[in-house]
Amino acid sequence: MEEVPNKCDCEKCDVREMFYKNVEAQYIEIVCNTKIEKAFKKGDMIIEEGKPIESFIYLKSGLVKLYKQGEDGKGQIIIIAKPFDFVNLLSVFSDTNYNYSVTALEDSVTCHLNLDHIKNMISTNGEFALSIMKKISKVSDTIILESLTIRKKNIHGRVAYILLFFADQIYEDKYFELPLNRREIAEFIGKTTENVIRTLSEFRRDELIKIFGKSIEIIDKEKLQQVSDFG
Amino acid sequence: MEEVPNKCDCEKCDVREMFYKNVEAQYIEIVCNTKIEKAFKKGDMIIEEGKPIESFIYLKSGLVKLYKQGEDGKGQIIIIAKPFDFVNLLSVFSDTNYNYSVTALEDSVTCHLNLDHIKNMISTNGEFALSIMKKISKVSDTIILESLTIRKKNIHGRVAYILLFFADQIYEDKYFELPLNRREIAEFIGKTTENVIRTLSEFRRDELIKIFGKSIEIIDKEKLQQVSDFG
DNA sequence: GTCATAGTATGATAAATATCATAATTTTAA
DNA sequence: TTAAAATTATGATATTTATCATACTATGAC
Repeated sequence: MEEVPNKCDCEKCDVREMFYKNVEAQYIEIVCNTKIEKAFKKGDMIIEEGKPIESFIYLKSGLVKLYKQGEDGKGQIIIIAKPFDFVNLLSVFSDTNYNYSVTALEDSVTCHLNLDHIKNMISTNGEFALSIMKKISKVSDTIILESLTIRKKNIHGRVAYILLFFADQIYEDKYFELPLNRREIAEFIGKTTENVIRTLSEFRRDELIKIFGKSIEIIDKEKLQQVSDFG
Repeated sequence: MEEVPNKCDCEKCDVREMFYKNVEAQYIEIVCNTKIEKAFKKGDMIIEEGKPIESFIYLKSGLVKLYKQGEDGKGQIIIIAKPFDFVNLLSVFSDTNYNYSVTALEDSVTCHLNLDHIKNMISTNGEFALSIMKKISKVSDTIILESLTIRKKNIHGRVAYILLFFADQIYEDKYFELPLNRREIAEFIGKTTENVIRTLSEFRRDELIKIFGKSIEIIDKEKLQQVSDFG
């Protein structure tokens, strides 16, 4: 992991957008001058459960997983976060310590903003407060509703759902490299590794997808969508 | 359902507490003068999925369920909310329409505050904004983590968990009247009605609980806790 | 390169859970 | 009050999923 102090000069930064719309220039400068970027390699741990929450973190590039690790060795993936998602929005305002961990699924860069500055901006700038709230609310909503959606499905539906999730929402391509291994997919959808593998093999046999190790190509998207919807 | 316009003079109101700590007196008066209380009978629908979000609602007394109703007739209960919980906190700041329904499990009274006033207070009062955010964040956290906790368990663990949830968190008594029928318990824990009934019967047979219709008495709390923890 | 390790794969079997059937009991509505 | 409907209950069976066993394959360390 590599630290790079930096100005807020990134192109296409959603967060900067949110600041510029709502926050006075002098505040932006304070936040940006104390901003720290951190680069992580695939597999690196970004946040460890139990550690204190010290900054407001968003993902600048890459892909990360939020998860809980059980004592029994079995993990549970809560969400996959993509660029400009807030990585610790879940408990940053309600807790002092993390109750989940975050690990990089791909080489990733995170932006760390001073939490006191952000809190200060919220308490002095109502419009900013409202837009942060909207974002928190949206993130929580998404997690909760997605979890209900997945829970309704059987294993075929769940695996199809995850494949379409990566194809449509993350990579926007019918051909993509899975950022999770089979065990992690299992931890995401709440089924066993063996059955995830089996289901992928069935999808291949039924010519819904092609599999080359971690690379997936979706061949019959309609049918895969049906399996996701009705499975 | 019965509407009662009312001043904010309720004893023990957590929300009033939050206001008094953070908001100037003239704002409190504006909010309180436009506050509406609504009384619902057990079984009444309080919020219907799809309808526009028009006020900021909290539960003054009673008990309600938040749930999604599937087209297949199978519902999913998201949470049970108790007095002073915010009933629509989930999407009140991120959406214009409800994506879940709310129904009274017991005779209930809700307090409806004008949403624009609340938003106005947030944007003009940073401390209030921060305390609302803290609350939202906490509620979401709880829902997400509770859902992960339940998902790890088998049906015995889940039923034990729900029984202890009512005994400890809602009624604070080893003897209580279940506010849900067996189908609703099933919708809460994501199992079938028959298996919930069967599991309750097993708990009775094993003398962990006594059952008199909807009334439950927890006899062996230690053992029930073990089933919840390790099941 | 080769050895160890993790990940992928598949089959056989066991266990958990869902589904279907049916009956008793309770609640609701006429 | 009584009939209809919903809920609770239990058994039998089918289906789904997990577990266990065993290879095969890819990957990283030396």
